Amino acid sequence: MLVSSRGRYGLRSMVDMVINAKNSPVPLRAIAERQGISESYLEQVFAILRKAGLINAIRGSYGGYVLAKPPTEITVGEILLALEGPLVPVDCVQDGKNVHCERRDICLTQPFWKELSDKIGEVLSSTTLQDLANPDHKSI
Amino acid sequence: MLVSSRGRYGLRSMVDMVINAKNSPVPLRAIAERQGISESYLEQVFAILRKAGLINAIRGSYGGYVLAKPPTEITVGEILLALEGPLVPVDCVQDGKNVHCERRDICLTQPFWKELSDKIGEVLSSTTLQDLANPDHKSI
DNA sequence: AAGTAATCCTATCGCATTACTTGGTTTAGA
DNA sequence: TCTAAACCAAGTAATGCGATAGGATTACTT
Repeated sequence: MLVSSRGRYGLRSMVDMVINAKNSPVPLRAIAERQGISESYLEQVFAILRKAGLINAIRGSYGGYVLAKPPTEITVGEILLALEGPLVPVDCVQDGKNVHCERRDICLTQPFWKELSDKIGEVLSSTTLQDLANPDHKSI
Repeated sequence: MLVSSRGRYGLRSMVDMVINAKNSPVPLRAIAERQGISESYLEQVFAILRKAGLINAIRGSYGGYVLAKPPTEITVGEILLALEGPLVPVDCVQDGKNVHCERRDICLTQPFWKELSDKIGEVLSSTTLQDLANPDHKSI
């Protein structure tokens, strides 16, 4: 039930970007150093975030990364979904995807997993990057 | 973020025991067949549950497993804790264990993980085996 | 034009875990 | 004594994780 380093690194790095972006792209090396994360591993994490449309890259000297949207419009759920996959405890409670469990009708544990999944989803979708970067202004 | 088969099998099997125990021990083979789970794998799952004190074994012919406590007093959290380890999204929000993260003081994501962890803990500790076995009588 | 600082890409690697299988030993009721 | 059950130990294929390595490409600055 643990979130992997990929998800934790990614979330911390995006908060770092909110705090350290001063109208200019933030280079990966600076993030890695501040956060104490292997730069080359973080590279792969950022590739995922970029392909998910959460950040944009600016190549070349004086380049770096910028958020693709304002931090008030990026939820923790979006970030973890990209890095960790669906945020549910078990496959069978994903809606949309036709995850077929032939026992769904008779499974007594499914409603429990659904309830847990919903509670997790609430927290993840109601917390934005802005909330994490400015804890005092948390809206909740 | 997914719960493994070990945890899902264990939870389903314990609910199965609540439903199918008629004042006599429930043999593993019967559970495995009803639930469609490999019997020899389930054996290992039950060894963990037994060592955790959640079930008792009765050896020999006409033996099987029984719950160690009434189903109203066994929470889903206890079962998953035994099978999956601590039920938190990241190590640093476990209380009790001195999980040392040298960044705890400056980590902006830690309060978020704590909030998520608390929400998960609420669901897990407030749902009992009885709730799952008799959905109509759910207390919540 | 050259230098440089950055992103980008692909491959590899050790390690741990998961979900299982195999092949037994021991226990206790009929 | 037969038998049905729990118990135990070892092995195994597949997967993913966290990280490393080595380069290719881009674009700004001098």
